[in-house]
Amino acid sequence: MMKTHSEATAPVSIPSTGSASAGFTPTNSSSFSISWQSPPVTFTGAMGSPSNSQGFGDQRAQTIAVISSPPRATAALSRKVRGEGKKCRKVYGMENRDMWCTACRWKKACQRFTD
DNA sequence: AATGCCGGGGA
DNA sequence: TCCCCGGCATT
Repeated sequence: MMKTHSEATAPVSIPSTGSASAGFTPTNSSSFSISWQSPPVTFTGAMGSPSNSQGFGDQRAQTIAVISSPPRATAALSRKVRGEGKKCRKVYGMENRDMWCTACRWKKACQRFTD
């Protein structure tokens, strides 16, 4: 029997134009904190406009809101369920079951993130 | 509802 | 042996 598997998405998929792993210059004023760990990192922000001359009396460059899509509002209480254990299933998702560890695939004790 | 896993089952 | 789901425990 054929398994309805969608083999397509490669394991490595870092959407970054021009490579440069680090890409983002750390020595930037606006430090971005990639904390919302989520498989599809959807960044919807406007970056660029480096030159900003022109004397600005008092312009408050308030935080560059880089909201993407944080389903977890309460950070401290993000833990969806079962406080411990971010195993293949939660990390990859059911849509990518092909990437889980063998154990998780067969619903056994995870062997990758044995926490 | 969802994850995580044992037990049990199919090819 | 390799592969997976039912159902339970847990949150």
